[in-house]
Amino acid sequence: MSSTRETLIAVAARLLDAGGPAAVTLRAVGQAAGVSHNAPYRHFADKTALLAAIAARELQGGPVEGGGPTDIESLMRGYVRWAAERPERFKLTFGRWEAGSDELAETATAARGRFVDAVARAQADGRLPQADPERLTALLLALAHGAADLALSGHLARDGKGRADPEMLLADLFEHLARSTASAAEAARLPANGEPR
Amino acid sequence: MSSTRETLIAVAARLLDAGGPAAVTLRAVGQAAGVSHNAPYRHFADKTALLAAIAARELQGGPVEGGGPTDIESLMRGYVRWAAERPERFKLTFGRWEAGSDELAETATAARGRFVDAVARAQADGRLPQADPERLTALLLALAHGAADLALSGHLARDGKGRADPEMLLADLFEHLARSTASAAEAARLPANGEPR
DNA sequence: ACCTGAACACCGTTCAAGT
DNA sequence: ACCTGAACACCGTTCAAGT
Repeated sequence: MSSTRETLIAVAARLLDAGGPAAVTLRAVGQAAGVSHNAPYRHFADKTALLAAIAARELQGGPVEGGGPTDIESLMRGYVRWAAERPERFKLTFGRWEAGSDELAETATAARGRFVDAVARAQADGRLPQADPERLTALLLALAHGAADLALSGHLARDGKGRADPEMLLADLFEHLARSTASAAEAARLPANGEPR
Repeated sequence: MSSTRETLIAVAARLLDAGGPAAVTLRAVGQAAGVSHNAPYRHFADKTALLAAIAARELQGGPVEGGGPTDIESLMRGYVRWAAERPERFKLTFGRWEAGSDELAETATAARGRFVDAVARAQADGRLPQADPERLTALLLALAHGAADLALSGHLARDGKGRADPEMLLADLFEHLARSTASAAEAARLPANGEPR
C-alpha cells in the first residue's frame, strides 16, 4: 500500500545523489515521480520529513548491510567507504536534525548496536583494549565519521608526505589500540592489577 | 577601506549564529547592514562567496586564538569546545566547499600547521607515540571533528551508561595513545629495535 | 483517501540607472 | 567605484476543488 510514498523517497534519494541537496526540490521530486509538485504533502508533513525518510532508510540498510563481514574492522571500513561513495546521503544522514523525527533517532541507536556487539567481540579476542564497550564504540565511530567528513570537505587529503585517507587513519587507530591492549596486558602480569573492568 | 565588506561578513555571521543557514538571506544581510539587498554583489561574487568569507575568518582567528595554551591537549579541547559553542559556524566552516575558494583552503592548511607543531612537541616529550606527525595530527583532528559533529547531530550523546561527550572521547584517545607510547618504549629496550623514526 | 491547479510569500540573481 | 529599485525565475507551502 501507498507505493507512492516509497517512490517519492527513492526519487528524492536519486536526485540527491545526482545534484546535491539543492537539486531536491518538491517540484523535481513530483515530476520525476509522475505526480504534481505538492502531492508529497499527502505523504510527508513537509520537505524536511521527506529528507528524514531518506536518512532513516539509509541508516537501516545502508552502511552495514546484513550478510557481510561483522568484525569491527570491516564494519568501520564499510562505514568510511559508504561515506566516500554516497557523500550526499552521508552528509544528509548525519546533518542537522534539530527536532528530527523520533524514528530516525531510534534507527540510529539500533544501527549503533551492531557496532557495539562487534567491539565487544574484538575485546574478547584481545584485539581491543578493555574499556566500556559503548564508549570504545563511540571512539571508533567518531574517528571514522570525522575522517570521512574531513575527507569530503577537503580538509584531510594532502598531496605531500602527510597524505592521509580515512582508511589509513582507521588502520592507524586500530594499531595504536592494539599496542595499548598489549601494554595493559603487560601491566596485568604485575602483582598490583589496577585496571578496572 | 571597504568597511562595508567587513560589515557584511560580521552581520552574516551574526545571522548564522542566531537562526542557522536558513536565516542568512541576502535580503536580511543587506537590511541589517543598512544597504540594499543586492549591494553584497559589489563585494562578493555570490552568496556562496559571502559564506566562504565567514568560514575563512573563522579558520583564522577562531578555534585556536593566539595567546592561549599551545599544548596539543588544550588545542584539541579548544576545537571541540568551539564546535559546541558555535555549532553553525563549525558546520559552515567544514561544510561543502566543492570548488571552494583557494583562500579558504590555504587558511585551513595554515591552521593545521599549529596542530602539527604541537603534536611534534608532545612526541618529543614522550606523551605521544612516534609516528609521522602530520598523520598523527590527522588522526587527532579526525577524532575531534567526528566527535564534535556526531554530538551536534545527536548521534553521540546517550542517556545511560554509554554516555560520551567529545571531551571524554578526546581524553580516552590520549590515554590509549599514551599506553601505546609506553608499549613501544618497552619494545625499544629489546635488542631488535624495529620502530622507525 | 489521494491528487491537482492556482495562488502567496520569499529567495538568489540580473540589469538599467543613478551618484 | 559603489549603490539602488524593479524585474525574473524559482522555491516551499497553502487552499479550494476535484475523484
